Amino acid sequence: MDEKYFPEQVETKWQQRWAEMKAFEVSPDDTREKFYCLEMLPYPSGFLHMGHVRNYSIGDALAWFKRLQGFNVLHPIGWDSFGQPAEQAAIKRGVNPRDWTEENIAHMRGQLQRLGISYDWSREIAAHRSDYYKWDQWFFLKMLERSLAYKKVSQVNWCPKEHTVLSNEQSSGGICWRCSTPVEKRDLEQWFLRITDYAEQLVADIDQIESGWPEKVLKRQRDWVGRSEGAFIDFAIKDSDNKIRVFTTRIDTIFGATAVVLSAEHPMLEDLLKDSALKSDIEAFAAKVKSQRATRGELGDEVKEGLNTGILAINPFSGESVPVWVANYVLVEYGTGAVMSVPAHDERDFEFAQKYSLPIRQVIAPVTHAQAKAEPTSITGTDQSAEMNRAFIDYGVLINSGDWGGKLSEFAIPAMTAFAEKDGFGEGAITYRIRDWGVSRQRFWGAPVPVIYCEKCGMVPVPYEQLPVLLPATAAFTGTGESPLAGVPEFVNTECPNCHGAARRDTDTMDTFVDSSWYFFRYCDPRNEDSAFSSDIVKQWTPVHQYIGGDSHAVMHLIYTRFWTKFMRDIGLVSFDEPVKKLLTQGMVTNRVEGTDEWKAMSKSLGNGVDPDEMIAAFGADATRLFVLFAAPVENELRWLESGIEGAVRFLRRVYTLVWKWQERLSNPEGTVDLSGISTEARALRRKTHQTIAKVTADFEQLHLNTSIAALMELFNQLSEFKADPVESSPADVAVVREALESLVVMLTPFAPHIAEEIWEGLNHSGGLLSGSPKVGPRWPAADPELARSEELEIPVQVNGKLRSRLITSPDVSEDELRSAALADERVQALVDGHEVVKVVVVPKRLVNVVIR
RNA sequence: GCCGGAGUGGCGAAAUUGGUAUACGCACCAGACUCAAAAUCUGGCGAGGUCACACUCAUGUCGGUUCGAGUCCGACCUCCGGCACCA
Repeated sequence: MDEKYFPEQVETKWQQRWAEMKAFEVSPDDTREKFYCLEMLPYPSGFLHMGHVRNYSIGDALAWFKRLQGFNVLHPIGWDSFGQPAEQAAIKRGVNPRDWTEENIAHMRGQLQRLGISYDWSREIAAHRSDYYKWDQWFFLKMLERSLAYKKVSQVNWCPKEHTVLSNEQSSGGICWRCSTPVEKRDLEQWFLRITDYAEQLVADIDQIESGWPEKVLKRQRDWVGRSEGAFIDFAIKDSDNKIRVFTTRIDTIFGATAVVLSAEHPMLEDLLKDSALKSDIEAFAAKVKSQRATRGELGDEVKEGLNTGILAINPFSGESVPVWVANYVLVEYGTGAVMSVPAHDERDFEFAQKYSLPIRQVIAPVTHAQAKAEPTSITGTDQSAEMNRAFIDYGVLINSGDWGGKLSEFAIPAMTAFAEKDGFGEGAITYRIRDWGVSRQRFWGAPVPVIYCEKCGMVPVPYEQLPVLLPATAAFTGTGESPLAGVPEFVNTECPNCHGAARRDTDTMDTFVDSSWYFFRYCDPRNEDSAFSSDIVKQWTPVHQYIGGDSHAVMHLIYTRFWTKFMRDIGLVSFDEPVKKLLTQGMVTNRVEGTDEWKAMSKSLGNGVDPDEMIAAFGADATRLFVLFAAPVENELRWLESGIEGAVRFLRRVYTLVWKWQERLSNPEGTVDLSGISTEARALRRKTHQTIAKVTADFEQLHLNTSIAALMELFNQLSEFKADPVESSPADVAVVREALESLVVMLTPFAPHIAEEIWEGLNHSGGLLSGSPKVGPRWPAADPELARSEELEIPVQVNGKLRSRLITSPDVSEDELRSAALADERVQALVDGHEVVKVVVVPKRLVNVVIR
């Protein structure tokens, strides 16, 4: 330890030492309780940004905390290294995607090491290496075996700017998730993964993670799966054997159905219209709707349009004939692609009915809570159809509904569904918004789909023993949207595994979200050559105890990885339903956009980025990390302020200087010291020490890192005010200082590990480095509640709820004593004088409130 | 439009089950050291009021419950985020 604190020196020294001693490498054979601390793996864009720094600083703090508590902590990192930017660089600048990626990884690995994040580097993985993507292909084949992977011609979301297919998740809102270009629809033959088979579980199993995941993430997941309970109802076509099936969640409104509306792309349309005079008109309309859908940007701002087909359908409940319409507002891909139109009780149907003068018939009347309670089975409502100027969409009581009139919606829905089932014209049904996951990409830089096409044998999966299907070294990057692999004959042309005749490989690659769906299982057993991982090893660390990342992955990655885990469970690889017990979504790091008052996420295009390397050079990794964690609660937005980071350096320097002052005196242990007779001040410092240990330990469990750091600062402030001289002090005072200082240093380690190690060593702990603590046992201090207990309490005294005085009392003062002490108080007496004391509220150990009149 | 979340000093923020509002830090002000500055150290710092106390007012607004409300309830305002024809 030098006299002055030079962050760069200290940090370089410890980073080297950690690397030499492989300080953070762990083994599954170490039988201490295991803890899996995981941060979302980065895309190797080339440069770490402040969002990464925040993400990894949070994770590292937790990893250190658990490590110091004696856990066997798995804390790995890797690279989500397949994907578009590498290929864009190839197209634009002619570089090889693999070289580009490897260079970026090398640079970013250096940055992470300069930040001093305590990763087990022996477990580093990268998605673009064949020892990894081999297992992507293996999983794909397993899904294929179980018909969970399948191929179909489909209208896909196509980004015209990036020339690629996007999944539903990636084209949410009709725009490309990466470049915000409006997506188009194209017909292509694509591979899909049957995530819809797991839709129910993806909703139901939320129960298992509810307590550990942020509510907003769960909500988005529920919305994404979009589970909806209702019924299918068949409307028979008049003078025909055909029937149209609709889906509704409001069977109770069926007597108000004044039309049946089909999507313009409904598959039955052609058959229904074959004898119709309107056939060509309707086909023209359907074509128009289709092209509208193909080019639309924003959904929802489209005007509703429709056409009456002239066909009549029969309402199975009322027997009434209603017209069949075709319209642009009915989605073909949801439910049955057809709806019953109930203008009085659905906003969209109302708008449509108004435009085309369809009848609006009220069949649900509002009820008051009191009415509903008093006679839940027969209530009379009033028909106000004529006056309706908007749809009434709430539950209520049925009117104009034949025998069902007088029933409340909540009772009518199950009863009417049962009736439909009994009479064979319908059934209860659950629909989901989630669609199967399209994984084909017409891209080079991804894992090749392990499938071969043979003229004789058709589609043949690549045999497991032939994996991996290696990505060729390079290809022609045209950027046209054709699969680049199709232009590599030595890749495409192959032999049929079945008949050994000439055959061709699938030239698409997989969505990179496949790579990230299971990567954290691979960390447990990263060099396994015979399987994706050993289940025995994986079960020792998983499910992940704490996952940390941005909430931009609230639906895509986190839905896919939950799906993948359930699949792995079904093929016997893991034995649980959910991969992640606790999830933390950290807030964004923002900076002022120059010349404005706006705070926005740091980005190159806005020019408001801050380079982590510059911060490390100027202030040190410890101060940078400390500031990032101190400045705001982890889930809040973090506004970057350079003056704040200077405050962090100041704090670290003060701690360092104080230790330097005491170093010599503390370097020799004072042996057993009798602490019974120590000064009031020394007792207060001990108390603060133990209160701080309790506070920081509890805060860590909630990841309230900002308040932990504040508590450490408070302890430091009290420690530096402690009037004891390093040379003259009694052994007892020295022992108290030692306890405070050593606790402080250990608890500082998760936030500023380099300086903590340096100080720890300076305190003559050469034999027990903090980073070596897994080998020497837990180091985290334990709070003694007896020592943390206050010796005296300051009790506020209120008169009529307003603070008027304070009493200093012993902690075990009785209620009666408190009451009389409060009433005897000079200032209280002055206020009470001339008034009647109505009552005295005494909250033991907290306060007294004297109520006067 | 619908669904969430949040409004506390100049700023980032604290505040067990309702119980001393503003911890900790930043910025700012004053002082010490210095020829001077930086750094460092000491003190101050919600608003009004006072020589100083006292006192009054303050957690988006208005109302309610309570001995007591940042915290609970009702209505409203503002900001942020998500979804957006899902029947």
